[in-house]
Amino acid sequence: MLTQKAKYGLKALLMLAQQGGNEFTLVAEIAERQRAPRKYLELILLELRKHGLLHSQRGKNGGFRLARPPAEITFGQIIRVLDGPLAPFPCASLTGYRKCEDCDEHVCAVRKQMRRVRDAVAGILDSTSLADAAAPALAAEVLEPALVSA
Amino acid sequence: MLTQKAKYGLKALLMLAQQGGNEFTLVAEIAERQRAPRKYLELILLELRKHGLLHSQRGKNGGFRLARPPAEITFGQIIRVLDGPLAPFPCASLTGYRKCEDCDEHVCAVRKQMRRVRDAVAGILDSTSLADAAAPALAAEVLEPALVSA
DNA sequence: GTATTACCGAGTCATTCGGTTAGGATTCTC
DNA sequence: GAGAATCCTAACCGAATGACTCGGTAATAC
Repeated sequence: MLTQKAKYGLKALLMLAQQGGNEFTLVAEIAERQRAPRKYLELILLELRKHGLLHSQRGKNGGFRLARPPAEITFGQIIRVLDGPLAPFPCASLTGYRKCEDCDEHVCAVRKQMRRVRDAVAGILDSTSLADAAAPALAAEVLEPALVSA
Repeated sequence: MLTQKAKYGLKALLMLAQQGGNEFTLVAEIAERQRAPRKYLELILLELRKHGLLHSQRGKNGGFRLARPPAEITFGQIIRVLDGPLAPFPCASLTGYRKCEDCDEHVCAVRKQMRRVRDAVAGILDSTSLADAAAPALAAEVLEPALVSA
C-alpha cells in the first residue's frame, strides 16, 4: 500500500503534465483542483523539487512546473521519492536494498517470490511516464472519436 | 511494502509446507527455526488459523499444521489475511475496495495505472502456492542434479 | 491431576502518517 | 523601495500503526 502523500504527488504531477505548457502553476491552484490540503501539498512538491522532478519559482507569478518533459518522468521515480522502494521487502529491493537478519539470502524462497513481485511492479511503474498516463484519453479520441464523445 | 508480520507468516507457512507430513509443529520450534519472536509469531499463526489456513491442537503434542495441501494455499491468501489488500490504493483494490474522496473513479489516470499494478501483483501472488515456492529446489535437483550439488 | 501446549486480552513503546502553525526568503509590481 | 504574492523551512502535533510483551486461561495427553 502506498501513502496518501504519494497519491497527492502523483495526481499533482499528472495534472501539470496534462495541462501542458511551461508556465508556473500555483500550489494553491493545484491543491484546489486536486482536493489536497494546501500546506501538505506544498511539502510534497518541495520534496519532488529537491529530487529534481519539479522546478519552482518564488514571488509573484511564481509556482511549480515539471523539470522535464512528461515523457521523461515516470511513476516509479515519483513513488520512490515520496514513499521509498517499490519492493515488498527491503531484501527484495534494488534501489533500497537491505539484507534481512532472519534468513539466508540465497536460499530464502519468500525473498525469491518477492523479487518477482518487485520486478513486475517496477516493470510497470518505471516504464509508465506521465505522458503515457495522460495520453490514453487523447489517443482514444484520435482512434475512436465517436466512442469517446458518446 | 509489506510488514514484518507478513514476512514471519509467509516464512512459517512455507516451513510447514517444506517439511511435509501432517504432524503438528510447536510454535516454539517454528519461532526458533525462523528466528521470529515467539509470542508475536503465536499471534500471527492464530490469525491465520482464524482465517482457515492453519489447523491447531492444544495440549501435549499439540501445535500447528497447514489446513490444506500446500498447493492450495497461495501467497495472496496469506498476505491478504496478515497485511490486507494487495493494491497500492484502496480505490484500485478488488478485495478491499473503497472509493476515493478526491477524484472521479472513471477518469482518474492514477487509479488506472494502480489497477494495472494491482493486477500484476495479484497475478503473481494468487498463482503462487506454498508448493510452488517450496518446489524449485527439488525440481532443480531432478532436472540438473550436477548443478545443484556443485 | 499435572505438565504441556495453544489461546486470549490487554498493555507498551517507538515510529509513521497526515497533516498544521508560524514565520522567513525571494520576486514581482507599482 | 514598499507591499503583496509566493515559495521555502522548521518545528510541532494528535492519531494510528507496527512490532512486539505480559499474564493469565482453557484444552489435551499422559
